[in-house]
Amino acid sequence: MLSQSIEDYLKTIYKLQHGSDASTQVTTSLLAERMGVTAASATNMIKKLAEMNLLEYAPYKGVALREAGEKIALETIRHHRLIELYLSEALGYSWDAVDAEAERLEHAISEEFEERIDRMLGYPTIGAHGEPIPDKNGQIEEQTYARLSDIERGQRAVVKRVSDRDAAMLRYMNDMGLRLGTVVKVCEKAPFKGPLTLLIEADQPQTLGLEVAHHIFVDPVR
Amino acid sequence: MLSQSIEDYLKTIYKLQHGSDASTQVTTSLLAERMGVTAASATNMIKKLAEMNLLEYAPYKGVALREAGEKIALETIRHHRLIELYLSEALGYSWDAVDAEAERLEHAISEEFEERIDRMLGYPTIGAHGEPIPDKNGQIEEQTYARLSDIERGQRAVVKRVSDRDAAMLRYMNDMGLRLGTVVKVCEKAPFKGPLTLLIEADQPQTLGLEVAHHIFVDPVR
DNA sequence: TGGTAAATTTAGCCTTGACTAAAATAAAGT
DNA sequence: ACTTTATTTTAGTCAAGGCTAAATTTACCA
Repeated sequence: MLSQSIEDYLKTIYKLQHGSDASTQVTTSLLAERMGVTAASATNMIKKLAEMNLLEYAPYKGVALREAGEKIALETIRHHRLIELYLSEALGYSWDAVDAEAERLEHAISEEFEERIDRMLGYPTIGAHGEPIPDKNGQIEEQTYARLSDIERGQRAVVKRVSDRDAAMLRYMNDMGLRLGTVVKVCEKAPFKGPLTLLIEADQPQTLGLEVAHHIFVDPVR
Repeated sequence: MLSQSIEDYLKTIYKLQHGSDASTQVTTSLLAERMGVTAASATNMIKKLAEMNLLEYAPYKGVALREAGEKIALETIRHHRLIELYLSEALGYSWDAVDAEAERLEHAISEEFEERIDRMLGYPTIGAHGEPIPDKNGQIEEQTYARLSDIERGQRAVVKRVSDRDAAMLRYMNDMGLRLGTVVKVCEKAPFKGPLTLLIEADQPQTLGLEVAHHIFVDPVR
């Protein structure tokens, strides 16, 4: 059994390599920042993971997962996303509360638990925030969506995924009426990186800052 | 937040003080044996817990929980038993599988999780193996039942609680048809601490070793 | 191209919670 | 009461995974 810490590092590296904000090089400082540790601590762990053949390490350059490391990362991510969906569907958790809870539970559940909630949820492929859920074999279908902030004026789009990095932001989006599958229309886009005016379903138009719009992923309609 | 280890020690001490096999003195070696660590390790932790005012420590004599320590123990036990019941009721876990899973989950769940499963289960007071579940304030109603091994020949009794210490034993009891609430009748008791012959519900008579019968707690009928 | 700033690594330390081996204490029998 | 034995504690290690401070490497800019 691998430590919670190792699972977290591998998961974070995977997300940095493949996430919407994917970077060419996963650097020590980037990883450290995401993990909430100092760069020195990250270097230590990186060396350990390289030693275990879980990743490729080029000192001063960055890291990349090797196959074994990616496998573990995907298992961890699968746990996380299944748990999030379960909390949301079966226990009535709100959008913004599932991540923190899943963060701790993902390291504590057994394969049996994973299988039971997977079956109970009907073998889902999309998580609570629209993320793809890796299957039991570590297969994952990374999708690429447009950011709401990049949608043209007058265009309509379906909300497909939201970033789960900031609980307060999720709460804000939820309060605005945004859900997965919600259809939005961009009415206005203020110049100089200003806010956009949004029509959510048949509601009143609302303004939304670009920062938030940047974290909402959509599929343009027609 | 207290460490997982501390919660486990306190829980184990509580159970040694109040369990069916309650001992006057909770000694270092007894605690060490139950925790699966060496006596030296137990001494270390005991000193630390005494330092934190979570227990009373008389060197070479033993330990007893102080109020703050008991509170934490009961919270941990509450988590454990609620999770066990939830796994059993909501996820279809078998009698013998819930303990191991709960052992890890009990340290990972939030208050919100606790409350949600508590509500979902209808605020239960009896756990999956018949144990009392402490309430949110740490109130617990310890019951005292007879052991099946002490029941007289010809007497009938209702299974009220089983020991959850040994998963294999639980599986065995389950396979025999024993459940909480099952009515059994002691048909025979072989002499010299021999096995007893049992009639479970309206089934065929079966023999049961005293060791197992010792871990089944019952309420005699009439 | 050299010099400085930023990023990264190294070195050394800390805490937690285990361990073994040795020392100290308590208990029990003659 | 003294000795033997069992239990408990002390002393010293170890591995994980953090940290700070110092040294090193890389990168960029004049």
